[in-house]
Amino acid sequence: MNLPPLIQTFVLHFGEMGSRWGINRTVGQIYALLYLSREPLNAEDIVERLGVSRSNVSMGLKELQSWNLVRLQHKPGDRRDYFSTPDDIWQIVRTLVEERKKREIDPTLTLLREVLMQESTNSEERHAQVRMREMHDLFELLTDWYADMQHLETERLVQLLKLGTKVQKILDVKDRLFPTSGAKNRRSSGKDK
Amino acid sequence: MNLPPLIQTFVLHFGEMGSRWGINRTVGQIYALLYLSREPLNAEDIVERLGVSRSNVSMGLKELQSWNLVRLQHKPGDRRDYFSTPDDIWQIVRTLVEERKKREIDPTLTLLREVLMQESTNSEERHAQVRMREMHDLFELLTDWYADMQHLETERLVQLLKLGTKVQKILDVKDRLFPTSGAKNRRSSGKDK
DNA sequence: CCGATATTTCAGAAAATACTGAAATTACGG
DNA sequence: CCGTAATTTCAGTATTTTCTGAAATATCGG
Repeated sequence: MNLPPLIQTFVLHFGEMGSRWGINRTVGQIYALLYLSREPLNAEDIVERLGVSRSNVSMGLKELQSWNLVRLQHKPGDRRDYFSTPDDIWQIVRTLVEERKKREIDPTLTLLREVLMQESTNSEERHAQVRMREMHDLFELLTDWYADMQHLETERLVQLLKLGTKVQKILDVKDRLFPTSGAKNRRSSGKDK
Repeated sequence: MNLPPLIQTFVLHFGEMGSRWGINRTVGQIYALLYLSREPLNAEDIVERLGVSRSNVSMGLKELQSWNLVRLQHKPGDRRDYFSTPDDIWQIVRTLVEERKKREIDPTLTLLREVLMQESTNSEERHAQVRMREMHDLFELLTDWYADMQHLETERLVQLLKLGTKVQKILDVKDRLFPTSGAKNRRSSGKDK
């Protein structure tokens, strides 16, 4: 591995971290390298810097492309493929969340819906269905919220995050001033279990 | 594997899903089984239902305990260990987020802080540090927001989630009514890059 | 303390995953 | 088209992870 120490530290960390996600070490390292790099890199650059085989890099890049985490581009008069990550880190977050949702939440929601359609035949299954219903409703709440947030422009999203739970206080005030408005969502939850 | 079909479907799905997280198939299956089960199960119960070895279950349970995802309890006059998941699914979410933060975000934040302390020796490293700074600030924003949310009681948390971006609209109104209040957080971001 | 039961540890087997080098395919300039 | 450069595929190997059975350890009632 042929990298300035500061960059190497980060790349190695991301490689290890990769295992805790579903991605392998090399993919994590390639991503870290691209994330830190000022200009786009081609496969051969990556081979040199990480010291892994050309084919491994090829597979890693394919994986990252399937996650939409890297952008492919070309330089004039050079027919090699160059890769980079978005400059805007919030774009990266959005992609990451979107892809994980697609791979982990959506299939599970589908399965839950299917299983919840079935007729249970005994009380054990009936209880299981209750639990699955709870999970289903949770996932649905979270994905609805996410869909909402997804539409927000970054500036506003950051505002909201910085506000944190102060929002809550503002809503309390609002509720006291206009007790009826918004009640459909904010007060009907007494029996939400 | 010896389970009612409806439960088996869910357990198998969770087993596969486990791989996309950092946990292995058996751990995923054990967790799914406990989650659906009406009453706590002991290790032998799990062995019978999943058809895996006793030692595998032992390791799986240890793993789940290290994640704080299962609770160990005892029945009077029975010295076997019984395991269950919390009844409250929101408690499960909180634990999950907390543990993942502990394992993934916190170590990365630590590393980023360390690397950001170092003096960079050339422009490549300098650019890398800018990128790491962006990631650091992002993680910090998210963990601060999370710390805030963590304190909220579930009822209120759900209210906020259901509200989604409608919050935004309320804030707009508030801003128009009291243009100065809260401006520190909500208006200073023009140069946030 | 003893014996019975429960749990954990651990070395090795089995399975899954990652990685490589070589060959095949693709893409492009001339 | 042809030749060259770039990329992908893939079969085999290496590595890592998971899983098992057996042995070791712990726990408890008597």
